[in-house]
Amino acid sequence: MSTEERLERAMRLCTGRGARLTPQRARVLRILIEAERPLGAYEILAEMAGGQRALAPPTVYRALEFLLAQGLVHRLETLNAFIDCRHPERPHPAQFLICSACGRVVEIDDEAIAARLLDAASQSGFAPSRKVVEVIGVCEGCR
Amino acid sequence: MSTEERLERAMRLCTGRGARLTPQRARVLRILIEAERPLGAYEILAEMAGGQRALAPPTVYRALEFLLAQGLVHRLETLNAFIDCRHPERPHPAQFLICSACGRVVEIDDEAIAARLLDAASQSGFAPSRKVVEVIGVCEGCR
DNA sequence: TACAAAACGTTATATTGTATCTTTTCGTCA
DNA sequence: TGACGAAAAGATACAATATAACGTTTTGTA
Ligand SMILES: [Zn+2]
Ligand SMILES: [Zn+2]
Ligand SMILES: [Zn+2]
Ligand SMILES: [Zn+2]
Repeated sequence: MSTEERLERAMRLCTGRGARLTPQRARVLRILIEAERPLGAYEILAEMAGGQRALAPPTVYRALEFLLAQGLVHRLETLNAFIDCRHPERPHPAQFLICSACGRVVEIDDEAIAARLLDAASQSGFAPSRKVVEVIGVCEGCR
Repeated sequence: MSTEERLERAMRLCTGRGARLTPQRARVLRILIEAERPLGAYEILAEMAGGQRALAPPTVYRALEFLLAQGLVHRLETLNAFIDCRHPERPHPAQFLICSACGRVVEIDDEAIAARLLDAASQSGFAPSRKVVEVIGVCEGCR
């Protein structure tokens, strides 16, 4: 699926929800899609600055906040970075494999893990709202 | 298990490994144990400053680095905070339930989750080194 | 066209984490 | 015991990440 197709899908999703994927927000999403790796907020900022007047951090953080809320991107807690979601149509357990050698990230959405986690939380009387699962390791290509 | 007992256990573990739990490091560990909640590095720093000359951030970060390496504390990625481990005798899957209302954190060590996660990683050709599992939600008492 | 809400711009600042170099402490062994 | 090298701690400066606060522009709508 091409960058353009993904952007169009994102636009459809947003309009369908009454949310506005403004040019600014779409630009941040495009940068993340084209990067094909997680980017820090300030990396995105640097990308956006290229070619026009410099923008300030809140611009990027606000766009990211929107994109996160729409499920179009995920935040990687262990990297303080952001990555676009490959299937943002519906909410899903967001679980990540992060290669510490090449930096590449794979999103897996294993329902069994999510279910087991929910189960464990319930046993402790816990009502989960967000599940962070990030596995740091070395990918196949890097071994 | 009392604070003193935990500190003694930590000391035993370290000496048994040829690692040095210096007064400085023990102090950081004590602060974390007595807090009974996760603390940020700068919160620890503030605690340590009480009563004597101010210390600098690297002091705390270095102590934390040591304590993390010894498995005496864990880092909570979603909070940028640290918490002492209740059973540091051996390595274990560190999974956390974090209450967004009261801030309390429960460490669960569910081998099934860890195994399922390892399985999923293997299927993607991934050799995991560290697994971060943090569930944000609302605890029983806060509902 | 007026209006209110949402989005955006701008400045300043808060929070978290490191790099680097110096000084001190500690264990080891001549 | 005293010299020595390694580990730890002190100190300064700074980098990286994130948000507060407030004013301006844009946008959809009545
Ligand atoms: Zn996703
Ligand atoms: Zn790799
Ligand atoms: Zn633990
Ligand atoms: Zn609670």
